[in-house]
Amino acid sequence: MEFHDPSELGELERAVLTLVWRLGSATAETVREELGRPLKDSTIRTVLRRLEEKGYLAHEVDARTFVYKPAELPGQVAGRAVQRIVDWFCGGSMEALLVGMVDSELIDEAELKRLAARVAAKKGARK
Amino acid sequence: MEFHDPSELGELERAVLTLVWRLGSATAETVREELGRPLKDSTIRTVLRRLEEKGYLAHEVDARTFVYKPAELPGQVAGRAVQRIVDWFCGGSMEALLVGMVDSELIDEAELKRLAARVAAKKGARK
DNA sequence: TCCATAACGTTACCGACTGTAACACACGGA
DNA sequence: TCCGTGTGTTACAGTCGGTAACGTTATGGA
Repeated sequence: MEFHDPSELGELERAVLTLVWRLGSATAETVREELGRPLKDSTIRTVLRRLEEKGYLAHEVDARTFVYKPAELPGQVAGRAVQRIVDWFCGGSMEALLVGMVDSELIDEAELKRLAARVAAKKGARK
Repeated sequence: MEFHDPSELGELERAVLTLVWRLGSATAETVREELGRPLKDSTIRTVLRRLEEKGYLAHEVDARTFVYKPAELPGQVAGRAVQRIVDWFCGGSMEALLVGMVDSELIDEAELKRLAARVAAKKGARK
């Protein structure tokens, strides 16, 4: 199974995907209402279908109506996106990435350490 | 100063940018040779110019020849890209990202903890 | 039974961006 | 002065996202 590159999503596609993630599941109509943009039904449906083709969403049919649900969790999609960035821009070195982020003051080193500890604790406990 | 979105770089642009990062600095000719693809000079120069327009490279003139150099460090570019991903797909929560990466087995939680410690040590010492 | 309506898919168009390159222009040395 | 070397300009085709009109199908009510 090959994955689609999430950085190639357009602005509207991202908005819709994020919305479905937030709602848990949604129909085209729900998406249109929640989105709060003056878009036609067919626009929304096209976007939903493209997101499904790209592997981000799946749908079930409920009495003739498509109910879309996430096919992947946000964290997983984000994780893959980050992996790609590391491969492209950091020679595959996650450490280089973390260093770069601290350098750019996108994250504090103490904060990073704390997060890592929390994640490790959470994961360790869950297994 | 506003930044360009590095995930919007094309495949060739990424290859050239990565190459310039690796070489430290390069002329169009150098890039063409090192790239090892059957591309014309003008193609390379167009790509270099676009990368400069987008803010990834800068150039100096050395006896009529453009010498391109990185305008930003790879880690910084990568860091921004990751920040964007966190904002888009993790609601701004870096922790959610890290959890997602561990979930997707893109990184091991123990490894993450070790890296965080190393980065913190490095940064702490440097200041 | 038959149609209106609701939902869906198909097709399309425009603009933006990338890959790729031909061509024109400038300048310094032989 | 003329050529080579290096640069900028312009262009064109392909792909993708935003947007949507229009055609199709099925279901429930008159």
